Amino acid sequence: MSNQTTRGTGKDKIIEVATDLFYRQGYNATGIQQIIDAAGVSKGAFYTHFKTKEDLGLEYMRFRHSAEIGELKKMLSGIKDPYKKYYEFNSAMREWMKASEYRGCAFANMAAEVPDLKSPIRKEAKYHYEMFRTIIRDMVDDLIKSKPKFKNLDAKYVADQYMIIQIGALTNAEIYQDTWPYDHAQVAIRKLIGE
Amino acid sequence: MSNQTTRGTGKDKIIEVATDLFYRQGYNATGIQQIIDAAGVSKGAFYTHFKTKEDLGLEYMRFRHSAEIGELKKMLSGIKDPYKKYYEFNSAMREWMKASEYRGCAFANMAAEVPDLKSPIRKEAKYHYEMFRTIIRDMVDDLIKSKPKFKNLDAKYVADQYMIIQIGALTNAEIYQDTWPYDHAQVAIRKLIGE
DNA sequence: GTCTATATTTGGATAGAC
DNA sequence: GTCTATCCAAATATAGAC
Repeated sequence: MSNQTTRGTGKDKIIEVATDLFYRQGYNATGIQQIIDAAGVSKGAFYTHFKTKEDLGLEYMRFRHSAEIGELKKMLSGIKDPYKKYYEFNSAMREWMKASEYRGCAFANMAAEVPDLKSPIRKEAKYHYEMFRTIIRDMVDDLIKSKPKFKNLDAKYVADQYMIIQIGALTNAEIYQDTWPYDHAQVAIRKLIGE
Repeated sequence: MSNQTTRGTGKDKIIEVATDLFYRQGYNATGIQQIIDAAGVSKGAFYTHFKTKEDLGLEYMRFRHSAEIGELKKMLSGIKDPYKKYYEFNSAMREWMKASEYRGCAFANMAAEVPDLKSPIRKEAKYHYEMFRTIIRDMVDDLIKSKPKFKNLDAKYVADQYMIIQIGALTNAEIYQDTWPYDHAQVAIRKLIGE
């Protein structure tokens, strides 16, 4: 009887712990020592799995990327009406803020800690934003196709404006530690489609 | 003949250097050693002026706060027409992004690095946002008073939505290292006032 | 793959002379 | 107020045994 399952290996445990600590404490403020202590592995084991700390940082971003985008897609696929989707997206972001130990956007936070524009950390952050942007774009495309009254809207513009508002609400919610930015965002996204 | 002027003292030089390094490299990534090397002072001198690194971090934030708010007010006072002000605000933010070595919002970046909500760093960040918010609010108040067509707008809501859009554009501009978010923001703020 | 032990640098901060 | 010298803890990373 083997206890060798996919989960629970040293590497996975490290990523799990790092995903929590990097987000909550920040990337630079979290040392390898704390990560291996929390993961219950040795330093030697750590460096067999990850060449550098940056390697783990990238794994952290990929893990969160998959989790966030996955949740978002799942939420959207649960709503059929494009019109409802358009408004529920913002509500879901708001609820997510209330439910989680909120620390703002994990990717913007990483970008704030890693100034070097050529760093793979930066590329990963941009990649996440591009995916986020695409999801919103698809949502807006569906909305415009759904009703004749929206047919004169420019999908690309509406989508990017929607994204700007979401990121703005996210950042303000983090600074103020309050959900009011999402409530105000709700009004702003209404105006985007002339309602 | 004394060389004791207001500028150029050890303390001011440290703040000047730290303001540059904290913003460009990040707060946690910048060590005391690098700061005193760049400022040309000794470690002993540093700790006569600042009790801790956090003390200097707060001075940095206050310095940037005064500079940013000062520039913003100066720019706005140079425009008389409230309507023009409303649109020029966003343009000015865009130009500022293009002109400076852009690293996003200094205060959001600090918040990203300092998770402790009780930290004075956090309070300073929130304070800056409150000031930013007030400036926008005053601008929107003036706009609404200026023309009858705007009299049905709710100043508080429009102002907060304007702020959300600005912060969203700022963050996206940093991730993408591009000014397109400000161009799209321009359209969004137009819709805020029904144009 | 995992461990212990270690190397090396850097972190923030202090003591005491001038 | 400024300096040199020093303290100690923590940082990232490696070597080599099992």
